[in-house]
Parts: sequence; C-alpha cells; structure tokens
Amino acid sequence: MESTYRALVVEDQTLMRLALMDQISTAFENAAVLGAQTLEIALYELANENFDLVIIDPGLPGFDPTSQDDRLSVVSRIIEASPTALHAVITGSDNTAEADQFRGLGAVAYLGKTGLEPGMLCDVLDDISTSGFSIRLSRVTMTVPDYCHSALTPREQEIINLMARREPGMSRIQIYEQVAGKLGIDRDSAEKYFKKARAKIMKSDHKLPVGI
Amino acid sequence: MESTYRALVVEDQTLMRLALMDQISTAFENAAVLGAQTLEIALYELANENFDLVIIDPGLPGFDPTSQDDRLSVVSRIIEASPTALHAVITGSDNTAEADQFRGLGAVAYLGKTGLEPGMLCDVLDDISTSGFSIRLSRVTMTVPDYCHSALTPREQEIINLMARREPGMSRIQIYEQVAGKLGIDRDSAEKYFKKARAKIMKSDHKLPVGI
DNA sequence: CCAAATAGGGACAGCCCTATCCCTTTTTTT
DNA sequence: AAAAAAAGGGATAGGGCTGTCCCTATTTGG
Repeated sequence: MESTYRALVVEDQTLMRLALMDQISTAFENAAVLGAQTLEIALYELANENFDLVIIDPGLPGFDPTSQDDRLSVVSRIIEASPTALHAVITGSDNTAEADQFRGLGAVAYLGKTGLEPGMLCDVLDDISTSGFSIRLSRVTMTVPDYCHSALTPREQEIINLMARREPGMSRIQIYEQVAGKLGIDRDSAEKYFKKARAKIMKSDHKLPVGI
Repeated sequence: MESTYRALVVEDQTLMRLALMDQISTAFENAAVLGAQTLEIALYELANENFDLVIIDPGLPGFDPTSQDDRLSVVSRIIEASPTALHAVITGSDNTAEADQFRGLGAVAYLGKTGLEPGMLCDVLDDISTSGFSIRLSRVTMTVPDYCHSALTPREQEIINLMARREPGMSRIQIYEQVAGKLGIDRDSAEKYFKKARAKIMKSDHKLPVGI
C-alpha cells in the first residue's frame, strides 16, 4: 500500500470545506484529510504534522476580506509553516493579478470557486505535475440545471445528469454507449439505470427534469 | 407517500450548490431539487415549475458583488418569479443590515455560509415555521479540526468526528452512550465502529487525529 | 486485590447499491 | 411491412455498509 497522502483544507465555510475534503479523500486511495476553519487551527495542525497538500481560502474569519494585505498574509503564513507541501489557493473572487501574487509566494494553484467541479482535483494535480502551476479562473459553464432527487441512488443521479447534458442529435443508444464509457460500465447497465431512474422520478413526481 | 417537495438552489459555486442540493434532498423523504448557476437558468426554471423552497446566493456571475443594488435585484427578481415559494438567502458576507433588506423583500431566511453545517436545514425550517424568519449569521464554532480518511465508512467517519468533539472528563462508556443516542444506534455498535475506525487509521497512518 | 473500563477482535443477518443478462411490448424509422 | 429503437421490467450474483451480539486479553481505578 502506498503511504498515506496528507492534506489540509483551510476554509471557513463548512459545507465547502467538507466538500473539498471529500474531493481529496476520494481522489486518493489512502488519504488523511484535515479541515481547519481558522488560521489558528491551521497553524496548530501545520506545527504538528507534515502535509503533502494544503488548500487555502484566504478569506478567513478575523481578516478583512477587502484587504489584499490580509489575504496575502494568510497565505504566506501558511506557506511558511509548511514549506514542503503543495499549496493551492481557492477563492470566490478570483483574478489573474491575485493569481500572480500568490504564485510569487510559492503557491502552485489558483482556483476560482465558481465552476470548480467534482473531480477537478486530478486535473489540477496533473497541471501542477506537468507545468508547475494550475490556474482555473471562475467561469460559467452550466447550460442545463443540476438535478437531484431523494429517490435516486448515486449511480442513477449521475446518469440522469449525464443524460441531461448530452449533445443533441444523438440516438439514445449512442448516448448510452458514451455514458457507459465514462462510467466504465456496460451499455446495457447504463440503459437500465437510466430507465430505472426515470421511472422513479415519474412515479413520485410526474415531472421530468429538462433534457430528459 | 407525501407529494414531492420541490426546491431550487441558485448558487454559482458548484461544490456549494451541490452540497446544498444534497442537504435538501436528504432532509426530505421525497424531494426533487434543481440547481442553477445563473439567474437566467433560475428564472427559466421558475417560469416552468412551482417550487416550495428557493435558496439564493445573491453574488451571481454578471452582477457586481460590491453593489448592494445588484444583490437586492437578484433576490427580488427571483422572489417575484416565485411568489408562493419560501425564499432563503445564503451569502458568504453576511450582516444584519442586509438581512433586514432581504426580509423586506419577502425572504424568510438569511444564512451566512461560515458555520452553516450539515443538517442545519431542519433547524432553519423550524425557525421559519415557528417565528416566520430564520437568521444565522456567520460565526466561528470550530475548536477541533475536521477529519476525513479514505479508508473509513461514513458511519466510522461520523463517529470519529463526534468523538473528537467530545467534552473532556467523560468516560469512554458515557461518550459511547451519548454518541449512540445521537445516531440512534446501540452503545455497543457505536463502540464497535469507533474501535474499527481507530484501528483502520492506525494501520494506514500510524497517526491519530487530535482528540482521539 | 477486585471490579470496571478499555482494547481488539470474530460472526452474522439484513439491506441497499452495483452490474450484468434476460425478457416482452410499443413506437419510430426506413 | 420489416427493422431498428425505445420503454419497461424481472432475476440474480456480488459486495459493502449497517447493526447487533459475542468473545478474550489488558489496563486502570477504587
């Protein structure tokens, strides 16, 4: 077994922090991920442990979100406390000027929260491996709403959303084939899950989401 | 079966939007939840469907995040497009003055993202039922870091984090009892899960999180 | 010292999710 | 009309998570 991958997420918004932690723990076979809501907790953890990856939202409680000095100070203190780790900055209000500033401090990634999707972590780490830096500025990509229903299993949920985002003009069979390829399962299985999901939705709701 | 509970989450940050949608879909027995990244998508959905609950982050793409007029405009347009729904505003930069403004527009909840935790939705809806309005300003509550490990099942994860947050001075048995009560399971089971989780962590990591 | 607490397991049944293969009927397209 | 596509479902095997009950050492506290 590979040795444990150690990561720390410094982010004050709890749902976002937990989502990021979940992204990391599922991206690695064997990862231990800590979450800190404040700089104090982060620095405490950094003093007691060595991390491979630290994700930082510079807009932490106790600092002025409009002060660029405060934002830089948060990141630089964390980088100084963990010189061997990779540091990724994540922010809701991103711009290229700030990206350059953080890069100057030693960060290897600058990520806007808007448009940062599940599974993006691998791409970001690839960027870092190949080019030393990853930048993902916020951008709007959504054309079809997300959909989520209590009665659906995760697989069904996934397939419903993939189907809703399909390119028009393809036959169902082609789409099943494509979706099956993405998920690594059979075409038949993809078809089955989709039909099952749609049946569940129709039964409980009598109203299908857009694109289905 | 109760009729389907319909909700819409208007939020541009994808991970946050999905987290909120997940919160809603698990809080209700039978819920259909849509997610919109932009005001356009939101208004399109509102035109085609009636919702019971709409959650709005006013800081959407295409609007000036520093302009209070823009923020108010986003919320008022959504409220006008769905007069029968309950409207909850969620924001990263919350303050009481803005809460009052949105309340004036007809919103029934104003929630700061910091400190907004999993499971909070029920409390918020309770507030709304009893007092007509729910306000949760951002505040820092964390004393112990979150912990998350690839090898742990959700139950084990949950128990590890509950144990890490235990109040000092209690015997393990008392804590097992308390945790079991929260989760609705046996004391023995809680004890078992905790021991299993700790063993997994020790085996893969040789380093336990704080508080364990 | 004795009793309680703790560590560290094994066994087992139930359940849901996953994935595959199979089937029939209806609709659409050619 | 024949062929392809699509809807709608049944059966089944495997696996992981859950929850309960049970067991033996070892340590701690009174």
